[in-house]
Amino acid sequence: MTPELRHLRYFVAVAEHLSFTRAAVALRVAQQSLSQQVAVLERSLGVRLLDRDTRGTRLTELGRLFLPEARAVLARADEAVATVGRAARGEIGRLSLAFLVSTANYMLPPVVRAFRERFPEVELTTEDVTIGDLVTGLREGRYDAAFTRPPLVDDLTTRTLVTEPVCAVLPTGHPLADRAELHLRDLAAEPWVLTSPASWPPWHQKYDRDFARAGYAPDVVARATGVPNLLGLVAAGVGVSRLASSARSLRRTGVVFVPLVGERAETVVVWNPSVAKPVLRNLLDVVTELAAAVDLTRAG
Amino acid sequence: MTPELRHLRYFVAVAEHLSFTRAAVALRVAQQSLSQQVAVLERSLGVRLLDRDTRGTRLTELGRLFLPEARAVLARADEAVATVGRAARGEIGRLSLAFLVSTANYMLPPVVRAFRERFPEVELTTEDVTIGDLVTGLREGRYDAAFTRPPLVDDLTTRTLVTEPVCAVLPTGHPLADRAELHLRDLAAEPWVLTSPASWPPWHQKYDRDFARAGYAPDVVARATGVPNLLGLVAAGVGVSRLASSARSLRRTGVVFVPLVGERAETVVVWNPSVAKPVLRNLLDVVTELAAAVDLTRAG
DNA sequence: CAGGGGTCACAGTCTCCGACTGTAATGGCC
DNA sequence: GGCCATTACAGTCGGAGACTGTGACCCCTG
Repeated sequence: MTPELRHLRYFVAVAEHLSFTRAAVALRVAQQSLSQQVAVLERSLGVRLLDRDTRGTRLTELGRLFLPEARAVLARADEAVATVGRAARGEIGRLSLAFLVSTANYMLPPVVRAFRERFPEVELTTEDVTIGDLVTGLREGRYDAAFTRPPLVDDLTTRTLVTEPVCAVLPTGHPLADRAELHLRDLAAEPWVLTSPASWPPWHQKYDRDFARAGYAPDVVARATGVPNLLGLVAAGVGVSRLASSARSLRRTGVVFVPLVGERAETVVVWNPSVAKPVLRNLLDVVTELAAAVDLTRAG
Repeated sequence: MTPELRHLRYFVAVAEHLSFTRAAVALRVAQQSLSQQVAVLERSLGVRLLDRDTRGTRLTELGRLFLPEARAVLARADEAVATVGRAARGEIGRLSLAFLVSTANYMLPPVVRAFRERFPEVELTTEDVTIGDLVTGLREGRYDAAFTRPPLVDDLTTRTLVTEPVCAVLPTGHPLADRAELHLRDLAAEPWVLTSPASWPPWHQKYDRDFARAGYAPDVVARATGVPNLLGLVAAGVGVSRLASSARSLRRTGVVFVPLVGERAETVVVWNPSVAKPVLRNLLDVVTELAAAVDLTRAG
């Protein structure tokens, strides 16, 4: 029979008190039970650990050697329990985050900074991804959470972190460029530059609805992949576009951002609700707090 | 309640087989008992380690993290048991040896070499001591064993390792120096150089008996402390002496060693019989073997 | 020197934990 | 639908580990 942790605890207690009687009191068991269990330990090791007689108890040579061993085993066991406890509270572990390329610019730094400050021992990995990779990555468990723009899909849960104005994006010198604000219908006659609808149909269905509500279908003269490219095309005077105002930080020259009345863009954190990971809960807490405390669209 | 090693063993088995049923077979317990004990472990940790349903068992995120922890605890426990086992077999531990200064010269190197070869992990300390320190050191447990010359005392156990001739020690050019052998009575008229009787009475009582048997009391003209000094006095022509032949190695010039017929000197290993230390048994085995195999008086 | 307080060990009893058996619920596959 | 997996639930049993009571022994003290 191989010893159990109880036997080691008992032995350590006796070794520390150098008395079965006092150790038994400390362990809240009867002295006789303690004697018995230590004897079991000694028999299972095939070794005498304690010299006991009527005037007390002393460690044998082997007992002196085994004491630190027993302590080490107990300490390792405590550590294992503590580790799993901390993991259960989400204080350690791995967290994989995905950022939509167009939100990474302003979301990643504050999010990562805030989370690492609160949970420095969580191994954090981040990736900039396209919307397609983001959704499949969340579904397949490759990412624990992601930051992106709605609308998304029903099987993933989202929480809105930021809402910001949507702006018309015009080339510098455009006739409407000095307006304080615009309506979407003001741009009915303009040539448009938009992203490719293949990237994420739900977005483009929303755009289509917006344009339909404004009473026209835009004359799309160019398609860009990625916001920087799109801004480049606008700066080149190819056409106008519409973007969340936080995109302003991606290009400072050649384009003008004019708020579109009544249009808002959201940035959300999204996760797979079937994954119940403690670290994830902590991330959600941190980013929710963070979004309430600071204006993330300006934090990049 | 804090987990026992059994719980960890059970969990590791299930995690390795990814099946309660198969793990139960391997552990030679019923599946139901195994399920119950793993559930106890999970409850005591406050954490779900395994996802189980009708089509099998998989580790949870936390289970995956706890598995190496559990393995580490079990490994540490095994190591502790193995360590005390090796200590019980005398393969590890500490061994403190004392050598009488006059025997250290030829005994220490072969003894230490042989022992370290057989038991390289025993921490060996050696000390050259006078006979008085040697005896009290053994009695007080400061040394585990010592190498010296008899006679000693009843409360210490001795085992003879080497017997060798006793020689008359004469200055070079002494009239008797070219004899092949001598009897003690041949030296009745000589001036004698001996060690101080205060060093260890039992020795000098034996000397006195030897001289009495030879029919005279020696004319002691000088007392030396330590064999090298004694040899120096003989070389200086102060007188003659008698020493074990192994003392030859301490001085090569100015003295001549002539065997004394019928006189033998012993070198013994001595230990405290009330100390039952596994390393000590191994030492005794090694030196007994060693003494049987080689002539230790020439090994220095 | 006797008595009290301390040590640990032995013997007997009891309780509860961890094992067992038997059964149920469920899912995948032919 | 029946068969073969899986794990879970319920009830029973045996033994390990707890307890109490007692004894032997040592040391100190009055």
